[in-house]
Amino acid sequence: MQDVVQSVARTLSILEVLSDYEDGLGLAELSIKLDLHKSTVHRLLSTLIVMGYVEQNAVTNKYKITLKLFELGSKRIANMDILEIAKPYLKELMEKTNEVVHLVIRENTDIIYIDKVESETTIRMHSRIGRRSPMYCTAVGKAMMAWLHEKEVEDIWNKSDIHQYTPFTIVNLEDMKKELKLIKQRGFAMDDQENELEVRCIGASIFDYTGKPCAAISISGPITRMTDERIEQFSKWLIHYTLEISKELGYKI
Amino acid sequence: MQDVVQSVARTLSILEVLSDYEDGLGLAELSIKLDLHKSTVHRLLSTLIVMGYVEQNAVTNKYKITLKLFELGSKRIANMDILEIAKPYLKELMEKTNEVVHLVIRENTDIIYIDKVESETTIRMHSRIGRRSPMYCTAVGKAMMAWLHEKEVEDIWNKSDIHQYTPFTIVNLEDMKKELKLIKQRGFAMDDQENELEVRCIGASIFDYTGKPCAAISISGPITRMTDERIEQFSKWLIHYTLEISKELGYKI
DNA sequence: ACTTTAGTTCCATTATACGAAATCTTTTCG
DNA sequence: CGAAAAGATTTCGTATAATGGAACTAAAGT
Repeated sequence: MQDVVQSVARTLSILEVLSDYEDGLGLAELSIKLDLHKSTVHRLLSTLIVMGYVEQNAVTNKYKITLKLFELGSKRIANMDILEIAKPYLKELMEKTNEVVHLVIRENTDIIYIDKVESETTIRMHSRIGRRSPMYCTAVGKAMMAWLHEKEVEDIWNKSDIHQYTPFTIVNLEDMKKELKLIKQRGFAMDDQENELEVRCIGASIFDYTGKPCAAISISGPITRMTDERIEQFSKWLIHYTLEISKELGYKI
Repeated sequence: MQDVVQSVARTLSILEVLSDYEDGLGLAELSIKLDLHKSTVHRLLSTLIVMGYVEQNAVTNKYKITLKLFELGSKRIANMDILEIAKPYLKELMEKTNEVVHLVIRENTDIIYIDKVESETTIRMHSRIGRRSPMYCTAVGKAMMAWLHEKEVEDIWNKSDIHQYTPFTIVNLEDMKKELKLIKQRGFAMDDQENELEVRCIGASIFDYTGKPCAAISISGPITRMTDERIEQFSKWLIHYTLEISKELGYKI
């Protein structure tokens, strides 16, 4: 363990930094950001170019990542049954609610958005396929946590970087445990401005054939539209659809 | 140039191999496939694990890639206006035709599928978001090539690995030039089983504000459904919608 | 119980990655 | 316009850091 190859770690950092810059970065900028010598960065970039992960703009000299990362990354989720199975349900949910509907899967302490359906009329939400968020402050994350053993919940909590995103974020483990009990009881989770002000989401978990929560769906909207009455109605649909998807994945009862 | 850091190149190869195996690979398998010593592969994998790109299954010991690659890769296309702009048009095209509609962008000699809309009734196509294909044997690729200068077409051709996928694949540059002339004239391209037997696609290019072809849309279906009469109708819609999208991107006339 | 196969750790060796400096290129601005 | 600055690239001597053989451990197969 703890056996890290320097050049590789540095290269991955380069990719991570570059992925944030749509128009790419120059060599000098990059080496400052990473606190590495120019020649080192240059050499690593050359390698990335040869391997097809980065390209250099012939006129500005800026380096930016190619679509190869996207290509590789997509493979990982492409052969997930859940994507295909959930699609029609996501659409229906969106049509019924006229709000943004997300599909996420879990990876350790985080959730990753892997699909999204929004109506033309919807206000553009601050979400993105591929985005990673912590479980503890999202409706989908909490919805999945509610069905895990207490031990595992504590584990997630401890490994998470708990951050008070808004005044409503739950930052206390005991409060979270109470919240999870409530979620399990009523069948869905609510994120009431815990992640982002003015935004309310409800989420419910999807279960695989072993009964483990493996994904989740959420309905999100501005607090002005996500009223208690509408949530009352939405949650019923949400629970119904997530159960349907779980069944298609082989979940029994 | 030609300055490649060995360990980095090897690591990227590991990622590429791993991305093909949904359930991961064992250390031994990997080292055989890559023709590298076990300890070397192990060290590089440790680095990938520390950096969050790979995880090891605690029970099977198999290594597989995490969603981090997907996360990074998605960033690259997330802030492309084209995705948001094209979405409603893709939907409408699908609804009108009841066939699969794809959105692709170009990267050098290839096209990458970045969005896809299919109806519930559609036969599952052999396509995938994130997939890379050569330009010369796809409707979308040819549709974009038709608007490039001859010089650039030749360049793409020379850099491409021309392969006769089916008896209908165009493998001769002169034939391709004739084909491109025809495409430019009628405004859309057709892939008549050139990429995959039994499949017919039509594609048309989208242009950015500089007038360069920057993306393309295709309608694909089995040859039995993609009759000449339907293609006649589809192509009109396709040309109309791609022009609309181009306009939204700032394309004049 | 013995053999085989796979994964992990150790360590001596030197190939390999490093970074200082020099060079080349482009941009800035006095 | 020309000098200077900023940025990118290349070179090269040096030492570090990556390598791979070997030993060790664990599990699976016979």
